[in-house]
Amino acid sequence: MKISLREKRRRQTALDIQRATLDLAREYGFDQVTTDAIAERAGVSTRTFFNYYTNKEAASVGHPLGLPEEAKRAFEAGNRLLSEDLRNLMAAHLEQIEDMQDIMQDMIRLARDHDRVKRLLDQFLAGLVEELKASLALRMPDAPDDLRRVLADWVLTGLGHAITDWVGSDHMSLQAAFKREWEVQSRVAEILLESRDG
Amino acid sequence: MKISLREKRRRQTALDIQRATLDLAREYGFDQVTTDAIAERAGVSTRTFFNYYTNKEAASVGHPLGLPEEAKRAFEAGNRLLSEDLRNLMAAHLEQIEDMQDIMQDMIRLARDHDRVKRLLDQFLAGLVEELKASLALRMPDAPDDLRRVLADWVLTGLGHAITDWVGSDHMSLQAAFKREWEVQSRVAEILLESRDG
DNA sequence: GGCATCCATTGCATAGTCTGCAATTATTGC
DNA sequence: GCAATAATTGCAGACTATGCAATGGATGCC
Repeated sequence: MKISLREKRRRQTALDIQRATLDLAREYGFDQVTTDAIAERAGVSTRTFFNYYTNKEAASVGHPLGLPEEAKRAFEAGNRLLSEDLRNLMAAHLEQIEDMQDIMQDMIRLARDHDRVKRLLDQFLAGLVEELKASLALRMPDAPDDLRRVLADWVLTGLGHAITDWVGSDHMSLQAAFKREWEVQSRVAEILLESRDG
Repeated sequence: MKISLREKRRRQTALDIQRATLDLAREYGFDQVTTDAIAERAGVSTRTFFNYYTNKEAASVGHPLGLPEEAKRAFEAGNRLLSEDLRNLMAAHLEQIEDMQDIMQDMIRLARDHDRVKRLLDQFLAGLVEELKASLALRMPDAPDDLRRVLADWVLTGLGHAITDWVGSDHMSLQAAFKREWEVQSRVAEILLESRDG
């Protein structure tokens, strides 16, 4: 309940602007789109556009969702198998994303052609890694730093692949894509273990 | 261009509230719906609800569109056959309404069961009649008052029927419904003339 | 090079909107 | 007639959006 009505409206406007940006970029090409045009399409003044985003690139990426707080806390306090709790945490995160396939699609497509957009996305992903590392630090305080780092990396790389698969095909749910990715990674893990054992 | 960004947003909010009202009424029945619930569904505070509408009934009817100013002026200055110019004026008005079939549907259904809503709708229709009378007064200043009154009545009764037909069946366009109604009325007019002649 | 133009970006003052709260007034079921 | 619930309204303050004007960068043309 911490999202006030104002915050809610704020998010909506931010989304409207992002949507406008992506739509115009798709229609005319990112470089042809002016901030004025975006503002107009979104139904706000140019000034307001800049109240929300520092530039077109930022607008096209929007304000991506972090890990859901609630699930994060559950994870940090969790006591089941680590991999299981991790899967739950990620599932909660995926759920948030699930109904933005169209936006994701445009965003990723855009990132392919525009480094500055791609960089923003990468930065955001890096932020998620940090977030997960922080949670892992609480969940397994005694584990060495680099283990947590690799683990967080591992999971979020999976997320990235899953999202890419998902936006590429409309018959697969994000959850399914992630599950598949997770399985692939698990198999890799097994192989690594075999070689260690052998 | 007279609609500022603020005015635009205002209209959107007014629409959101109306939509919320109609949706909730459909889901739970008009009488079970509280203003609080409407405000929450619409994403505004209760106070804001009352900034837009004086009560539930008003919210469910919204701020219906009057005759489009531009077309009205064209009509007033028109010099073709009166019936022709009238049809054009109405066509312009219908065009405005065309893409609100869902709202209309809920509104009319609601009006069937709720006198206070029905009264508002009737009042609104009466307002349209006045508007048209005023335009007719400019278009044909020399015609007697009661002739203009009957004419305006005649046209807007037709509009009412057309809208009812339209919301009742989704395969017919509003324009088509009005055309059909217009033809029926024309036939009636012919019959009246015949009897006069005979 | 230098100028004109278009667009991005920012600061600032102001107008306008939304909200929380509390008080007042119906309405309704019992 | 009395609670309880819902509808309304006033008000002051918090917050947001906007217009405008200024600055700076980039581009393209003479």
